[in-house]
Amino acid sequence: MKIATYNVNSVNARMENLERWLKSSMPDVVLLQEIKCEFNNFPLFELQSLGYNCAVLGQKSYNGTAILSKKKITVTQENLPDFIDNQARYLEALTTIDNQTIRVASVYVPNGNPPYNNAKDESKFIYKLQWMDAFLNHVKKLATGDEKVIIGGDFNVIMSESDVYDVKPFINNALFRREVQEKLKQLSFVGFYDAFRELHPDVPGYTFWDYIGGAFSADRGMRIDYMFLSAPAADALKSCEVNKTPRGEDKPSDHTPLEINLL
DNA sequence: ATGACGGTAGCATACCGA
Repeated sequence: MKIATYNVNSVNARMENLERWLKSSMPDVVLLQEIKCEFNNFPLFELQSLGYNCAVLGQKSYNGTAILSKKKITVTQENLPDFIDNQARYLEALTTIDNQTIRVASVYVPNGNPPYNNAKDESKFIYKLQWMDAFLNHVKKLATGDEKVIIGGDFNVIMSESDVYDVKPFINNALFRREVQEKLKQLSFVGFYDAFRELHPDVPGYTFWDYIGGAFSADRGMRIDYMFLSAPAADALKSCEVNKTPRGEDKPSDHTPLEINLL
């Protein structure tokens, strides 16, 4: 089975791009982030006609996550438990592909900039840290047991120097601060595996290139989209690839899909 | 510190992103 995560930067602005990718890549399950619309503006019929059931956690203008599946979707969690949040960033569900039930989560971690800036407002960075704490508290409960769990999305964290084209512009950036790197590393301490790094220890694996300054053609990218797998899912991992094609097309998202195949 | 791009809301320009 094939599962993908894709930050589309507005699902309605991206429909042509998204449809082209779905038809060529044919994932069974898709985790979307930054759909930037409420449920009643979500392109439900278009995606249903492409063969997908849809679960949507929408929000006007900003954020918003969704899960698409060729099979029935049972939502298990909307937003993080024990955390008051007015931003739509976490959606979790069960779906059964090839007679295997998997638990999937579509995750959009806050950007967090600006970080500590002397007297300037640091509330966005604090929100990011608190959000990640609530996220870790929840997902650590999902790592135990024999369930195949796939937690994918835009984590807005550059884990190490090899995950970005140049560290210098990011030294004090909220994506590269030690605090957020250490929080994301805790996912591995509770039993989740970074699918891309398991199979490609020495490949950059960028998933995002800024719109500005020809970053994509110059490959000035960063790896900030991830798929984290529970041990049973990691045992079934066959492949994990960044699909760069959608990023090179007209009117692209600034992110591109990350795709895995499980046995 | 700002802007470069691009999206949304809504109608001029502000906010957000990474």
